Amino acid sequence: MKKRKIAEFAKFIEEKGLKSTTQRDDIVNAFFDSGGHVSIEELHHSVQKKNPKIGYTTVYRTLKLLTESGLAHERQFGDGQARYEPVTAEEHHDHLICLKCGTIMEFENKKIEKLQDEVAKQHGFEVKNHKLELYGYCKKCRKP
Amino acid sequence: MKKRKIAEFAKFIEEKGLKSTTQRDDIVNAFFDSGGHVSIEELHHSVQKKNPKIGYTTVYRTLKLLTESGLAHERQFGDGQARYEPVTAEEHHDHLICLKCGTIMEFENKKIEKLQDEVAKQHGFEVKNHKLELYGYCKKCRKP
DNA sequence: GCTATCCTGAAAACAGTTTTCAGTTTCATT
DNA sequence: AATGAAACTGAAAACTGTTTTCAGGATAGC
Repeated sequence: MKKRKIAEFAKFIEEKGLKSTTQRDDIVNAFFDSGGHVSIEELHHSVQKKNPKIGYTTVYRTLKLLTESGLAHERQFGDGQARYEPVTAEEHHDHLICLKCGTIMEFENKKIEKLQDEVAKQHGFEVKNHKLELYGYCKKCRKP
Repeated sequence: MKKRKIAEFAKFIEEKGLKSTTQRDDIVNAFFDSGGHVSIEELHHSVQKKNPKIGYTTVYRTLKLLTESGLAHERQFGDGQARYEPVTAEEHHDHLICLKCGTIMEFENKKIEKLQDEVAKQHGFEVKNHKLELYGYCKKCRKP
């Protein structure tokens, strides 16, 4: 899985006439090892364990490349910083976000997607993508 | 409609022991005259027609008060700045956002809401609020 | 009218992100 | 291997949207 992703990124870099560097490799590795929904700050922190010299700037730049390459998706949840998740070949998914512990869970619901398309149709709208986020309290954080 | 809202805001200000000022009045007026989904920048611009001395700071502060009072709702669409809409007594609504012309339309769909609740239930999640946005091209902007 | 309290606008501070710049690394070509 | 053009890196500066600070100004209860 991860190996294939990394190979895909290498291909993207090559086709764009860019260069392969250890910094990028380290960052991309850390990204695919992360659980998803990481912020730049978190990623920078975890990649520094491997290579303490890597700066924020390079993390930003590499995540931008990952996004361009289609291997990562940038998301804005309510907390004011961008978070990135690996793009899978699977279905589109949406998110449940815990207001207390910050956990982000994913879900997928075909019926909702279908209803969205209907709504769009009613408004003469052509949907390119969508965002559905449910904010609240997760199993662990809700009142007993 | 608007008159009642403005009276409600006056009441909120009074109950909080705050003071009534012409700047606040002008901003609140401009806000309720706007079509909704205004950014601070847009609001500042339109309120300046009435009172050119009003600064950004005061617009920010007044919108924060409007939000606290429950008369306005702050929203984050993808464009990096907060947008505000008047809160109506009506149902919760979601948004269709045109990627080309920036138009924001509202819609409401009970079935989707119900399905969301089901999804949450399945994950042991207690939903406090949600956000559903469909991005794409509106009737005017889509290819013919 | 006095006065405590709140308000205002400009400027400074802030957070997340992007750009700039000087020095370093990569890699196709010798 | 050595070269050199092009890309890359990290630190610092710049930028954007927003918040805080501060000194002077307005408000409202007495």
